[in-house]
Amino acid sequence: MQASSDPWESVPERFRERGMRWTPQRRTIVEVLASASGHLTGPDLIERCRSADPTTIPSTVYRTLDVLEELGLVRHGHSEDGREEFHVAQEPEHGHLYCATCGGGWEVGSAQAQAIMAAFRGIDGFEPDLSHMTIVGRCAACADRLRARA
Amino acid sequence: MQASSDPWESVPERFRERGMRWTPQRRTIVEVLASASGHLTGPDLIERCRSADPTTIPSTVYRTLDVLEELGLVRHGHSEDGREEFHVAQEPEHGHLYCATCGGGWEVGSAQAQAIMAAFRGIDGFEPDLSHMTIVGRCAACADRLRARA
DNA sequence: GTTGTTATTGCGTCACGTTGCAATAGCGAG
DNA sequence: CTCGCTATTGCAACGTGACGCAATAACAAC
Repeated sequence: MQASSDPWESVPERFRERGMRWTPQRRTIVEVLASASGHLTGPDLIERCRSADPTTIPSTVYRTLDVLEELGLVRHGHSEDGREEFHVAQEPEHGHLYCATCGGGWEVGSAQAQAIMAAFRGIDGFEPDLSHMTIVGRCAACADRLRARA
Repeated sequence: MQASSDPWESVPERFRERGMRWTPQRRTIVEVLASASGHLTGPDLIERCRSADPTTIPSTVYRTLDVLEELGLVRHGHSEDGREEFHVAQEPEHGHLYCATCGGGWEVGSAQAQAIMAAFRGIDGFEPDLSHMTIVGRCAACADRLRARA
């Protein structure tokens, strides 16, 4: 609702500036994304688009996501099983953790993400994109339980 | 060739101890794995099995990999695009990095992996399995180039 | 060596994404 | 408003994996 700071505001112009076309299909997808929060999987997004426009075609959705990613409006990552998930790029940098033992998943906030990125930079100056991949491992509770058994 | 330390040595017995069966198909797959090094993708493995036994069926390979993982003989991870890759579990703990800008990929050794794991433990005591996921980001050279342009 | 139990196999089918290609339809020019 | 160029779409086919199920074949017991 805040006109000037809405990142979706001038999307049609952003497309046309780059010689790309603004189509009804893209409008549907962008509207769905603008009203979504958190993470969306491909099938999630397709289903939501289909309820807005039943003629939605999956490959069009995936191709549109690619161009939205080029424009910096969404980012994709991979969940613990390798499947894709998308989030709007305006969310602050954060990471995704998944416990392989209890199946729980959660996010690490921006401050903690900075600490982890600093550790990576220590090796060869690598700058990780923590939002791209879900890190699999064990949460503290499950790790403790495993140690207690041993 | 060193009889006592070859982890593949007593695989048939390990299967039977758990009420599982030792089949020709599994033998083929285990032989291929025993002679492989580094990472294998599913299709890689299937192709190698097929050259040993042309009747190899993909679903049998994937199911066998699942049970070998349960037995702790292989581990699977996901490459930067989410596809699976397998490696023999005896390799030391290591991580996989991928530069989204130049497309390069490489591994981080055990010592560096320890440092990164320590950073993760700092948040909620999480213990990451670095070998499970390829970390995507930018290598030092590409990060520098990007900073120079800006 | 036979037999019975049941773990595995082979195969068909489905889900998630990607890609090639001909037909469609934005959009800038006149 | 019409035309033409070409970015996009819709569709079909493909690749990687997962899954259900009936038929097969390990393996233990006799």
